[in-house]
Amino acid sequence: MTLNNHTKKALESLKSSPLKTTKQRVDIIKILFSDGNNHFTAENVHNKIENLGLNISLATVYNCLNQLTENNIIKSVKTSCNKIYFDTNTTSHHHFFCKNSSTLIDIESKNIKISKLPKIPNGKKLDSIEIVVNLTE
Amino acid sequence: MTLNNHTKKALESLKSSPLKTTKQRVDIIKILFSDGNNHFTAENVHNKIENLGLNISLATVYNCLNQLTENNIIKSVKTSCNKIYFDTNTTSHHHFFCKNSSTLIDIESKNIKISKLPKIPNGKKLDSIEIVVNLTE
DNA sequence: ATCGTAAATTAGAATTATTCTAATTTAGTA
DNA sequence: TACTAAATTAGAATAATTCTAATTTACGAT
Repeated sequence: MTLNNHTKKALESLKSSPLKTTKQRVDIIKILFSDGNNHFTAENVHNKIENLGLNISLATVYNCLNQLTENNIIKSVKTSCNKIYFDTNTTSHHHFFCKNSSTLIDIESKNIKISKLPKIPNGKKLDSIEIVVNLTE
Repeated sequence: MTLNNHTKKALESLKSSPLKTTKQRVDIIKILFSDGNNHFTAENVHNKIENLGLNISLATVYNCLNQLTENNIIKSVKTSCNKIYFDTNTTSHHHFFCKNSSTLIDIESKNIKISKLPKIPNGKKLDSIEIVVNLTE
């Protein structure tokens, strides 16, 4: 089983992060990054684990995904369907969200542009802009 | 207790909707529209009800808010804090979301502009665009 | 190599927001 | 005023996620 570049990079990021390199984290990273798809819920990941005959508890899946997120190895996306999706694309980007199929599709930053932004309220500062383009079928 | 225009309009909308004009719905509309604030969770509304000495069950608050939303008397907004906020502003608009205080602030449509949008994936159609400008303090 | 310790994993309980259920009450029409 | 579909209610159920506390593991120091 040769690892693709995304997986290798993510495993290196894990190694250089403060997180310990546990079997579970390595397995989860392999699952996340070896797939063509970028977007996973914790349950998606847990299902893949079970299908592969691996044994990682759902709590660990959640812990792991949250810590990978905190360490910028993956990103999380909150959608209007009230589930957290984890995204292997850590670059700044936006999303299509198809309401019928509950699927996310990346929109690269260069393909969407905001030309006017309101004044930021006093005492606050800009953190990030999230654009979700909702689709129907 | 004289009602402001927003409240009067919302009560008229209720009357002309298919929904029955119940005491609970009228009370909830009064609470939503008489306040300067536009954004409420179901719990916010339920707390106000209790503080006013009224007695409306949380289930009714949820039912009512959902039905007012379905009938375009209010709108609902999903935020990254995993709670549904109900918004008395039914015009097309966007939001600031302050992560520290979990507060929403309206951004009027005219104050934000998208000048470039990616091609909509085949077989799907555009439903809506949601822009959230996340703030920190 | 082994030890010690902080970190990670685990199963299952807890939590949070919301929806559902089924019995009772009510609005508004006939 | 009675009838009936709709609304309300308390409390149970659900779904996604987090917490708890006991056990196990990674990995730097010995």
